[in-house]
Amino acid sequence: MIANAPRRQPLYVQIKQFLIRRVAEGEWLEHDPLPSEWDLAAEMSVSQGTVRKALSELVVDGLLYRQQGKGTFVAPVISDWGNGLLQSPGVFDEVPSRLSCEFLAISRMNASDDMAVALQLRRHAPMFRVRQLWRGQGRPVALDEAYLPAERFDGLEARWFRSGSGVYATLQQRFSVRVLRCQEQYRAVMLPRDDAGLLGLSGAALEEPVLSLLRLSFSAVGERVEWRQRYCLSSDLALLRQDGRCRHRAW
Amino acid sequence: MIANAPRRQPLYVQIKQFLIRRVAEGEWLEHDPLPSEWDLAAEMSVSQGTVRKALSELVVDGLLYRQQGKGTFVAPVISDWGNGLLQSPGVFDEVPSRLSCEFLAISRMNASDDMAVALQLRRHAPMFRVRQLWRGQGRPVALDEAYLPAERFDGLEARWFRSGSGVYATLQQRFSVRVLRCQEQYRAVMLPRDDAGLLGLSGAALEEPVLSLLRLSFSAVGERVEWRQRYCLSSDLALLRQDGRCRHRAW
DNA sequence: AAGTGGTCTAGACCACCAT
DNA sequence: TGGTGGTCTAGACCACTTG
Repeated sequence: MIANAPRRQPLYVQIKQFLIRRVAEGEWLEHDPLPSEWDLAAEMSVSQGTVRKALSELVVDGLLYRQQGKGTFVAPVISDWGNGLLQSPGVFDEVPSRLSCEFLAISRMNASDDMAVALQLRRHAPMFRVRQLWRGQGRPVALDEAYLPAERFDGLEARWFRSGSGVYATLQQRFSVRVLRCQEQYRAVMLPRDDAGLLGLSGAALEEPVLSLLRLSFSAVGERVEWRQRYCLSSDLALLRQDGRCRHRAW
Repeated sequence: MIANAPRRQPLYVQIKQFLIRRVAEGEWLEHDPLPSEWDLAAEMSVSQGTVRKALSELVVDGLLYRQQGKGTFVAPVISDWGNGLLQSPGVFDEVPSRLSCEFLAISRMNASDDMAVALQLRRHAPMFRVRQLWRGQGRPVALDEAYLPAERFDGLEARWFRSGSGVYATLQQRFSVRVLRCQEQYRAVMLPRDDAGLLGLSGAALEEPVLSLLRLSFSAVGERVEWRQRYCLSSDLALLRQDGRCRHRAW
């Protein structure tokens, strides 16, 4: 394909990186078809089987999807909500309720120590803070604070979010950064009083525990791009997650 | 391979099912080597590439692991704790602390409505309840209640757990049932008073919120085999999860 | 009918591990 | 040195979609 010299990486990995870069740079947009396996193979002077292996892994990674007989397409950017579903506790087969996301405000601040370590920034590095409110059937269910490194995402503007685009969609669109993978921490806490109002809590409801979610987001090339804190009302709701293994339908 | 007649499933899927059955039945134990790709291919009269595809997917599914130059081996049963790690909140690269699991008791009861629906049992179906206490550095951190269908796991004995075996290890060993996949729900709740004592909570600590985890476990053949409820102290601890996508190290 | 992805085969060579 | 898994190729055929 490209590097015939001391080849450190297998061909199909080089192809993956090549395709990741082209998707990130916007050569193909969401739901656009990629060239066929044979065209890509000819273009890169490798066999169709090698292209196939690269494409298959990019499907598992969440960058592409394929449809037999039709083609290979760029997958949509993941939602700011993430892969977890909001459901009634104890019920596993419920259709999750639709959530809407309302942009609140953007501000500047400095990274906390944990934030700086997780994002591999220096102490007190400048950050953007993007606040969003999630509603289900009109009622507030979660409050998000997404923190982005200000130097990495220089020039970020609030109006990009007012149009309803989420953080991940904006990073893809404006900075060619695609979030593919996250680490999340879950905790049960009491909601800080300052945030209670935004979630519509007052009086006795302040005594209600909330689910605290901490998220570290990685781009398609492994860069750490976002730290997010979410407070999620969960007495009468539960966050559903699938085990990571066994994503293929095996039989 | 086997079925030449109206072939509904691809060959490699049939091979997967065949191998899953042989592993479940105990033909090979944990860390035992399977025959080589070529031997399996000859045995089943298929090509080595087809066997490879089946084996690769079983690695992703968590049933096998492979080591270049050495062979393909049966993966150990997953831990009762699950794939989540217990860490300090805000810290993502921390080495998780070791957890020990203490068996408390086993009892019989009837399925709750949610339980019966999730496990696809009839209402009030008889169940075993297995209680376990998790400790980290000696201090209680989580309380587990695992519910198993009594009719499916007839003859289950408490002494199987006293030896320190977890629920999943026991299911594999005694019933040839291998748990590979779970769905989990997270919620923040106040700990029921009855359980507070077991977690060493009293007085003001009773006002502490706990992380409630609800888990539905699936066997390798897709059977719903366990419902589990966990109360997890999480003010000074957080449960870490990886996003399901991108488990391969891509570069 | 033409084009796409999905399966299956056969063979070559490489990288790693054991002996 | 021989055995293992890992990569890569070339070609065949099937299943599905679109025109």
